[in-house]
Amino acid sequence: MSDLLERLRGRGWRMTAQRRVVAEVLDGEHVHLTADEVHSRAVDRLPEISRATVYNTLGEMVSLGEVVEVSTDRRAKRYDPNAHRPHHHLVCARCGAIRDVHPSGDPLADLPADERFGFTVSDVEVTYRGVCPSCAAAA
Amino acid sequence: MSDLLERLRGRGWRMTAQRRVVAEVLDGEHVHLTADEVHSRAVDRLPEISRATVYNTLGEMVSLGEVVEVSTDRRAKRYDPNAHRPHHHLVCARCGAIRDVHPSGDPLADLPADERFGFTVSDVEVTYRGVCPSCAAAA
DNA sequence: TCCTACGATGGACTTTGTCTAAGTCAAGTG
DNA sequence: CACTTGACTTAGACAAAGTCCATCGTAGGA
Ligand SMILES: [Mn+2]
Ligand SMILES: [Mn+2]
Ligand SMILES: [Zn+2]
Ligand SMILES: [Zn+2]
Repeated sequence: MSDLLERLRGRGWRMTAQRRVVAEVLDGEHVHLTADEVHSRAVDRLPEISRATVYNTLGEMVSLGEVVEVSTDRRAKRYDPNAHRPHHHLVCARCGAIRDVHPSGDPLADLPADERFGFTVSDVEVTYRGVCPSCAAAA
Repeated sequence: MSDLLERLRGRGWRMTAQRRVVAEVLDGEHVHLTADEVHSRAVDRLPEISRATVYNTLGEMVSLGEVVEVSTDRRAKRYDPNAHRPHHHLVCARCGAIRDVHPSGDPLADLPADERFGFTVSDVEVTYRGVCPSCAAAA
């Protein structure tokens, strides 16, 4: 069953075949798919679904707070259904594998007042980079 | 005098008018220009310089370790001549202003072993977001 | 001064994403 | 159920950022 789909029900969200398929292919743990990856998986279930609809639907899920956008590289944005547990990301520099991580401590607290330049700082995004076990083994 | 240009001399770097102009317009403190911004400033001094050359030159400066790429949003990459002092970035969510910041503590140490999934973690990138003083005043 | 390998150029091409006009349909009403 | 309507979907044009390539030009050494 799609947990993401369940969360999207009962929010006045008009249900369509396209939206259901997008929610289903995006569901899971450590899932960080690009819009194109979502589209190609959606096409397997609903061949006529368009790219524009995938973009629109992902954008709405983000607006609803049920999906978060992740930008770990300079390529395509990735979409993450794990929206209710704040977390950061650990990325393999070789193969691009992405894991959700929960650092101890609050990175916001590590930014001293005299390094804030008068800004009201509200958010911080952390990306760890390294080499995953299988890439290390393959070296 | 261009500090960046000085650093680039004596590295076997073939000097051309184009490379000199790119190094000069990119020099300074808290400088985070896009390739297009570098190009349009370079054109003021050397009208026939091409986009491809600006991209090539910036890419080489990055390879030499004298410039770092910064990706604070999903728009264009930004180029930062402050390559010798490791730092992170504080970005205004309204106007895009970027400041170099130096958090206390090591964010790498905040990632427990049981959150590393067997990765060899070598690097971390932190982006703080907030509202700058002049945007707050304008609100 | 001459050579030549390296750098510069413009344009085609790719990737990622946005926008629009026109067609389709989910769901509330009676 | 049929009707209605505004929200949703679609294909394709368009745009921004960046890469690639064939060709031309030149920095700097012989
Ligand atoms: Mn995630
Ligand atoms: Mn910087
Ligand atoms: Zn890997
Ligand atoms: Zn601002």
